[in-house]
Amino acid sequence: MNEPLPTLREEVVAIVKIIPEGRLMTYGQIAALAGHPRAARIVGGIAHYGDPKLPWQRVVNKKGYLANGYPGGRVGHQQALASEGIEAIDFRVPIERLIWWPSKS
DNA sequence: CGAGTGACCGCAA
DNA sequence: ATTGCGGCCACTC
Repeated sequence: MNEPLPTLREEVVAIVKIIPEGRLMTYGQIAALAGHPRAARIVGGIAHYGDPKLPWQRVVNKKGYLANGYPGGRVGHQQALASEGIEAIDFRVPIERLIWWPSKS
């Protein structure tokens, strides 16, 4: 069996799955960890077409603003974050202190 | 099968 | 400081 090449989708999905609760990551960051620093767009595409069971709610853009394409809109996203203890102010979260780096634990 | 879209990011002028 | 554009891969129709 040949080893399944770790595609961006597989890597992104794996990273999103390991994001601890109460922590946030940016699309560009996940894309960079997957080996494609300029493929932030693809992460968004995967989020839309990928597994809805993944904690995409912990994934936001680098500005800290919530995703407009999230099921339910930014409101649904904000409530999902609030459910994990993350306070979203005006559809924006203090990403600067909630950002999480897998290599830094 | 071909083409377009997608929840983004960074840089240039 | 702001605005506009390109770039990347995967998925769906």
